[in-house]
Amino acid sequence: MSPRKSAQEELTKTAIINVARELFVTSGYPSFSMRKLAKELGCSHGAIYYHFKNKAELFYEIVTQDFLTLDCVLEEVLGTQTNSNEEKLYLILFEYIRFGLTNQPQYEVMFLIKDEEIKGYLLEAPNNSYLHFANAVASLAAKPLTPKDIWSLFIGIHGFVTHYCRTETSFEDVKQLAKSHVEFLLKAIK
Amino acid sequence: MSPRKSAQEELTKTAIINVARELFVTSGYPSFSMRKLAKELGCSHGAIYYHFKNKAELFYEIVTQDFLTLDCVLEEVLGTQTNSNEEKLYLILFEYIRFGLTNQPQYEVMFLIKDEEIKGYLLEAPNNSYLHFANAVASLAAKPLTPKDIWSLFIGIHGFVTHYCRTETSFEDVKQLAKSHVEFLLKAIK
DNA sequence: TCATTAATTGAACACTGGTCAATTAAATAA
DNA sequence: TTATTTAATTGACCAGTGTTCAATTAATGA
Repeated sequence: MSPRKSAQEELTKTAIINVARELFVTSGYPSFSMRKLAKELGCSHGAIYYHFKNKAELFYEIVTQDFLTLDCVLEEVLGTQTNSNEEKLYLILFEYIRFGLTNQPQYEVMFLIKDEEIKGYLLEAPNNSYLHFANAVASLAAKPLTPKDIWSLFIGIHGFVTHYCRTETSFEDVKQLAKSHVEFLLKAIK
Repeated sequence: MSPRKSAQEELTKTAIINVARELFVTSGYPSFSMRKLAKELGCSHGAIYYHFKNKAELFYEIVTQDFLTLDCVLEEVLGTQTNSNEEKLYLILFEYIRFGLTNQPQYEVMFLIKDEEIKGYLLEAPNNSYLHFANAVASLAAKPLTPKDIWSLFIGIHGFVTHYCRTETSFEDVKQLAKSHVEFLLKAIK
């Protein structure tokens, strides 16, 4: 009945992203749908497709922010004062787990999802994210580490996050376990 | 036009499971649908619901077989002659990875899927499977291990399988990497 | 004022899992 | 053998999904 809204209430990419983000973070990826998002935005579902090619592109743009956040987490740890490099290395792994478990829906899309369309968009992002991680780890280790060692460290914490994402456990609930898991992994490079 | 087929071509639970299994193992969980399965079986999709309450129950019955297989893998390793317990422990972790990556669609449903309905059916199975694993590991370790240590070992290999499931990498392609990852994890309990 | 452009709508398409009344073959009882 | 009951199957139907697109209309520029 009324195609095209008045100028003030026109959709913008960022408005869509913000509401989508809110919806997806609070109720998870599986329950998210373009129609629910449209309802939340007060527009028709078709309108969203004027601003985003498809669902995958929308999620790519949402999650791009989270890759930046993850980089910041890493950078922040590198910037903090610690008693030793060993402690800093510990913190990197620990804070990675914290990030994963306090941002479970995002972590899922960033590193877990099998959806081919979404993986198509996320080609470099997870890789770049890993490279940052690997560089940080390499720079802090007491002994020189092989690339395989660093990869094993990553896979080790990735496994932790993955498992507790699946069971939707909060970070607080496994904080102590995370601590000992990180300590476990670090024993391997002692 | 012809409800109820002649006796010879009546559906059976096992026939459905077998075809479903084939379909799901070859083309993966996301592409699986009850309607495609019905087409493959040469029946209507409604008929399947006479034999299984829903999709989750069907998958539960499929994957129950795989939990048995995984138990067998473990039992087989425990039964083989090795030079040392250390080698046997190595084999347990390595063969777990092999199982996961040569049965990726199944591993996904067994340990990765977030679908609440499926998780409802798989309450004890993954847990029991882990207990077997944990007992085996505990019995083989040189030093006594804490439950946390065993859990970290599991989470460590789980992370490996998870990652290469997502990228749909074959076991053969990461066999060497799996070897070094297991060696890495075992260093932590040396 | 009027043509052009940009943004929105909602019907439509091809899917999904799931339900259920109607139908009919097979099994059982008379 | 015939009638009746039971078991298995069908396919229309429901509510939902992502996606497309002709039609519509507000805003913009000439």
